[in-house]
Amino acid sequence: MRQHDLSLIRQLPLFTAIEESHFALLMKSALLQRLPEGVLLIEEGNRPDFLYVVVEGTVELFAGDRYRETTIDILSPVSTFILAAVARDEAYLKSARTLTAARVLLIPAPAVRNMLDRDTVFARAMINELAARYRDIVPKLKDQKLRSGAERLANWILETRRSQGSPDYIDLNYEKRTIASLLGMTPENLSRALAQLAAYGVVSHGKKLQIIDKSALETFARTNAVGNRYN
Amino acid sequence: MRQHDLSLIRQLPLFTAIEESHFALLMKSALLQRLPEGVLLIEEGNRPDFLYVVVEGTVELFAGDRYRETTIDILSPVSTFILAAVARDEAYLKSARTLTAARVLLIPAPAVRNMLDRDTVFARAMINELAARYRDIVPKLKDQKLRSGAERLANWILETRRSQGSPDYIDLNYEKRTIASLLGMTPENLSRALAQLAAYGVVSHGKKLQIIDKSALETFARTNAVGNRYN
DNA sequence: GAAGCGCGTTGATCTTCGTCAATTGAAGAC
DNA sequence: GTCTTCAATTGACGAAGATCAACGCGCTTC
Repeated sequence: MRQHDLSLIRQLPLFTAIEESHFALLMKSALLQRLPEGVLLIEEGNRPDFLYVVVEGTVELFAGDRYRETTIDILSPVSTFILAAVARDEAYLKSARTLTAARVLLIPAPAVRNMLDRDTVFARAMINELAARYRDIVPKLKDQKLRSGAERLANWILETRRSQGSPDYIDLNYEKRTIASLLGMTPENLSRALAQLAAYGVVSHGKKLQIIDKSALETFARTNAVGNRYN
Repeated sequence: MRQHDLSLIRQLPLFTAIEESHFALLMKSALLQRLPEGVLLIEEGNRPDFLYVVVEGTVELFAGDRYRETTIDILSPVSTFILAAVARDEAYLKSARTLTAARVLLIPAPAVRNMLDRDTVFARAMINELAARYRDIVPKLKDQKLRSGAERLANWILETRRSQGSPDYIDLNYEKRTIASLLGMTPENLSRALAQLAAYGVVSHGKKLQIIDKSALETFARTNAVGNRYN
């Protein structure tokens, strides 16, 4: 593994404060895999063998059966995933696949659990991380239960705008169908919702969206009411 | 606080393995409150002062604004809540109110965080607990995104049946409107969904439901999760 | 017992969303 | 350049769900 990758991983909240020797120990047993697009990394229901870290590319977490499926989250570098399953050594609740070609680090689950018992700093970081994950998902549940599809989209646009930093444009980094699945709607309805948001200053330019009137969009989105967190 | 209550709390996964002196320390700074029905314990957006434990009665976790609101969870004794906000010292994402008269234990949040840093066993238990909470909520999100109202109800009935232990009947311990909100539907649609489930062996008797044909109900719950409208 | 109150149910209607089909548009293969 | 392929869009329709209104029923209150 490259030194560059190691230092990126080291900067993750989960690892940043632990002892160098402990970090080295975890990394020693880890595997770095280079994967093409569309590879199934994790299958719902299986037992967790590894803690995963996306080092490069994007990974989609999804759930469902072969008739219906929904996107739970889209992960960009550098982030860990399936912490909860690894911590409890219980079956995955979600599946994961590469959305693009990617490099993924696999840390053996027993090594992680072992370290949790031995390293208090690591344990504390894990608590923060699990709590953060929990706090990511609660707004999503609220979103689904309280808002319409168009409202979810409006909030997602505003949230994405904030995380991407540019005030007037956002990049749709993924296929619209994936975004639709993330937002809990069909691609057709995402299209219609986007058309609807034109009245509130959202203009579609291919894989970019232009935000002409942020405050109008915010009014429509009712951001304050529910809160948001897709990024 | 009564000795009986203390031993109940002590048996919670979060506290069962920690040193007696540490447990005593946490309990020493805790307050036991006796509350009537309908009291707001926690308001979304505020900073967490306490870790809560329901000792007696039931507590509802909910979210939303004054126009729309939804039930996230209903807690029975003995269980902790708002772990994640306390662990990270960040604003509550949900509100909480008593659904019945209740007794609730309040453990000062700083004492909890302090103990997390000092007691590895407690930290490990917190990891397990946070992971469990996360794993509780993921299926709820999947439920909302993948299933219809009637399917959610069917699955909720089966789940409740399992947790209550009696094979033929389940008790609706709460108002139907609360159950509707938990399932993400209106009271009217809950009524209709129940009527719909009569065809699968679910008979309504006031605050009890009779389950005549468990396997038929399971078939409905699972079959529809597969979305086979072609059969 | 009568009246009032609130929950639950039922019916009618409207909105939102999903589904199916047809078409457009953009990117890659040759 | 054209052809192929697949995502995205658009329209038409049907299903699921929300809303509004009316009513029944059990419970409390007087």
